Amino acid sequence: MKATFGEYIRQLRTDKGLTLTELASLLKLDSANLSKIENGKREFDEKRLDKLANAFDLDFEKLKVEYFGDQFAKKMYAYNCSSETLMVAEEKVNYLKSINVKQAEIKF
Amino acid sequence: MKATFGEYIRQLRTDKGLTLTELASLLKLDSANLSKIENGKREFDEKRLDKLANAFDLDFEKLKVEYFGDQFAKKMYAYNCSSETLMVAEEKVNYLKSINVKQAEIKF
DNA sequence: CTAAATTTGTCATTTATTGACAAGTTAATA
DNA sequence: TATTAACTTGTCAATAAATGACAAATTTAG
Repeated sequence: MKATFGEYIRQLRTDKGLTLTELASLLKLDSANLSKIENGKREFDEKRLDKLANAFDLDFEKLKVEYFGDQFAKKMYAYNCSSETLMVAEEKVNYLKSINVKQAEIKF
Repeated sequence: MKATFGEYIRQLRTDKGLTLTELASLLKLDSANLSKIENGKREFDEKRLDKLANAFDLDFEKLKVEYFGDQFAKKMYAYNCSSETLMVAEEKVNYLKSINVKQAEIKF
């Protein structure tokens, strides 16, 4: 899966023969805004990931990989970050786990 | 370098024998807020990365690696993302490069 | 004890994100 | 080509998040 998250949603939606309006309704969002999301002109809101998973019966862990992978990629692309950034990120995740940082409330 | 970005700044600052007030002044920010940043209670603002690089004569590319690596790690930790997220991110960066997506204005 | 350094709490302001809707374009088809 | 559903784009008020600022602790070093 190399597509952006917007392209990914569009693929899921059209594969299932849904219109923007239909999917937007499932996601509790305006069809015009869903269009922007699919076209990369708005971000998909974290808090709707669960609805998206339900709509297409997706594995939630895999969906998170797509979603956050997309976010990271956009940042890196926008700021021209070397791919070393990702290795450092991995180290730092392990570091955070090792010190068991108190963290913001998990949203899902 | 495994520390959080806040710890990293504190290390740089104390190594150079600067007080919070002194560094805060260089970064054009309140010392109380810098304290919070070092202690992971606030985010360091992207727009001050250049000032930080200047203050400590750091390589800007490496600083970005630290900064964004830290951001990604925090997200992954907070949302319990599998490390596959990072591989997907890499694929997606390459995808974005390949399609030469029009992007938000680069801030530095 | 004192003074400097640091931390914590709060809050108004600023900035960014979102929801909503109107108006426009495109695509399919009768 | 007229009609209609689907989609896109633009705008803006409302909401939410980030930031700056400052006062009031607390900690640290001498």
